[in-house]
Amino acid sequence: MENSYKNILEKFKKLLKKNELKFTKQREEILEAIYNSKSHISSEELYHSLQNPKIGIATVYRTLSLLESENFVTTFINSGVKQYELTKEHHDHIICNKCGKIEEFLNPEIEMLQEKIASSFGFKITDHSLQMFGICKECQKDNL
Amino acid sequence: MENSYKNILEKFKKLLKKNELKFTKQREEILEAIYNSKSHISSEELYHSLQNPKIGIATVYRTLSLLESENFVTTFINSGVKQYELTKEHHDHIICNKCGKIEEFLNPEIEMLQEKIASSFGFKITDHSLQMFGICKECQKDNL
DNA sequence: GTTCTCTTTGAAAATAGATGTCAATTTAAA
DNA sequence: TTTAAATTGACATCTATTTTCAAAGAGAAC
Ligand SMILES: [Mn+2]
Ligand SMILES: [Mn+2]
Ligand SMILES: [Zn+2]
Ligand SMILES: [Zn+2]
Repeated sequence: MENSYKNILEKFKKLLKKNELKFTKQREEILEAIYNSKSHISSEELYHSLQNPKIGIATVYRTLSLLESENFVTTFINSGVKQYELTKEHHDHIICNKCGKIEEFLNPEIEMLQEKIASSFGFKITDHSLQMFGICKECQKDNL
Repeated sequence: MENSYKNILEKFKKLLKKNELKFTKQREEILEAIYNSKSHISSEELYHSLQNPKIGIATVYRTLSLLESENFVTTFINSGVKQYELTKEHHDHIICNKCGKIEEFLNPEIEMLQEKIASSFGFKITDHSLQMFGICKECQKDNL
């Protein structure tokens, strides 16, 4: 199943049907906006990127919450602001404190070590959140 | 240097001197409250734990910010709420979604892998944040 | 296509956590 | 003690998000 917008839209419609929710132009446009962002986007940014300026911020939050609860989008928090992206394979983030650039990575060793640690405490892990903060290559040059 | 309150208080007084700040009963009481909490505490919880009810929430925030900027306390964010603790060796947290219990751990392998990942991206890491979420041993029993 | 009911929406108010403002109070150096 | 500068508490403000509710819209049943 490729990730064309058409496929995403179909999945979204199925999700709505499953939850006995209605397909509205607002919901579609919000989905489209998150698809088009092609990266990490906050609710506020998403709101401002909408073509139809009549769509309310509350509808944006409502739709994003729905998508998140259905695991259609995945989030993480950067300086107190939730960042959304279409759900794909699990990964973590490394963030530049200067320019805001975000790189993604997945390290199976870290993932395994986490499981090991959790079970050593008797915890059943449902989730984790790992972010690294620093200065990216470009911003290191810029500095002096 | 042991971690008795007396020692903590002396360190705090030195910190104030160094920054040309004044020693006030409010600042002392907030320090005492965080010391007494003996674990992770939010600003709101700390505020309500104060003996002197006249101390304002703004003073709590101001004092905590000062302590944090001086690396006297360390924080992490749990469900959007900053948690404070007296600074000790670096560690990460594993949090129970049911009862809120927080366990601490330090895994040198994970720490090293993070450095490795960062440098593979050309990043200079200043900080990281790792939390695992799940259900603790006790809460697993409680469930059925 | 029309009807009709239930859902969804946008605007505005409310909330939570945190920060800014400022006149009154307090600290501590002189 | 005097005094200038720092600190405080009350309150306003801010940001991100959620709630409220009357009006508009979706879509199943006709
Ligand atoms: Mn990502
Ligand atoms: Mn801790
Ligand atoms: Zn950068
Ligand atoms: Zn628990």
